[in-house]
Amino acid sequence: MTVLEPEPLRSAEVALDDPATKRSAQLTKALGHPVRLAILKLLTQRDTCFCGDFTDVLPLAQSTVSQHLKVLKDAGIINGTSSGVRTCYCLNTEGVEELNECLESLSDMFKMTSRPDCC
Amino acid sequence: MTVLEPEPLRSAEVALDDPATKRSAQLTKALGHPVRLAILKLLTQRDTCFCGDFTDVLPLAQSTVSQHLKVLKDAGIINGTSSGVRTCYCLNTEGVEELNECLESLSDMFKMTSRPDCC
DNA sequence: ATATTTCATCGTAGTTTAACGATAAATAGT
DNA sequence: ACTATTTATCGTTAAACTACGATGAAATAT
Repeated sequence: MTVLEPEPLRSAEVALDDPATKRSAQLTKALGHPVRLAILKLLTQRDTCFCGDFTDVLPLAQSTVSQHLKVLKDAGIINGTSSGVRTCYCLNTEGVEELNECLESLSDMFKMTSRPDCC
Repeated sequence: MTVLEPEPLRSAEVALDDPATKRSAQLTKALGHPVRLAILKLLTQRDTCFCGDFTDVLPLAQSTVSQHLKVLKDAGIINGTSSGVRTCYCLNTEGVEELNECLESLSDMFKMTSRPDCC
C-alpha cells in the first residue's frame, strides 16, 4: 500500500473557481471595448438614453449598437426597458455599485509596496 | 443657396477616437479573463514568478498559460525577461500605475449622484 | 387602415480568442 | 557530448466577438 502524497496547494486554481473572480472577469470584459466605454460614458452624462441616441452618436449600424447594449445589460451594468416604441436605457445602480467595488478591489490588489521591477 | 445646418454634436464619436478610451479598453480587456486575473493576483502575492510557477498552479497547458502571459505583457501590465532557461515575470510598475489610474477614472465616471434607476 | 418609426433579433462573414499538442531553441545538468 | 528542463512559438480547432443588412414586431402617426 502506497503512502498518499499530500496534494500541493493550488491557490490560483481555487481563485479560478471563485465566483468573485469570474464576476470580476465578466465585468472587466464588458468594459473592454471602446464602444461600450463610450456608451457608458454617455449614460453617466445623460442618465437616460434611447437606443437611437446612441446610434445618432456612434459610427455604427443600429444592430451593432444594440448588440453592445445587450452585452452591458447581460453583465448587469445597465437597464433597458421598452417604453412605447422605444427602449430606455440607463445605468443599473446595483450593477454599477458592484462594478465600483470590483474596480476598487482590483486597484487595491495592485497597490504595491513600491518596489522596482524585478525583471 | 441653402442655409447650412449646424452639425449635431457627436461627443461619443469623439470618445471613440480618444486614445485614452482605446487604452482603457485595452487594459480592461486584458483583465477580462479569470485566468489572467489569477495570474495577476499571484504576481501581487509573490512578486516574482517563472512561467512554470503559473503552470504548476493553473489547470491549463503550458502553451495556454504562455499565451495569457503574452496578453498581459502586450498590454504593458507585466514584464517578462528570460533569465537562463526560464523567464521571470513580474508586474510592470509603470503599467500598473496606468492601470490604477484607468480603474480610478472609470470609478469616478460611475460615481453617480445617487438617483433611482430610471428604467 | 396604412404607413412610419424604433428597436431586437436573425443570419452571415470575417476576425479574434482560447485551448491544445508538437516542436524548436536555449540553458543547465550529467 | 548528451540529456533534461524550460518556455516561446506554430499549427490547429472550436468558440466567441464584431460588424453588417434584412426582417419582423410593436407602437405611433397619418
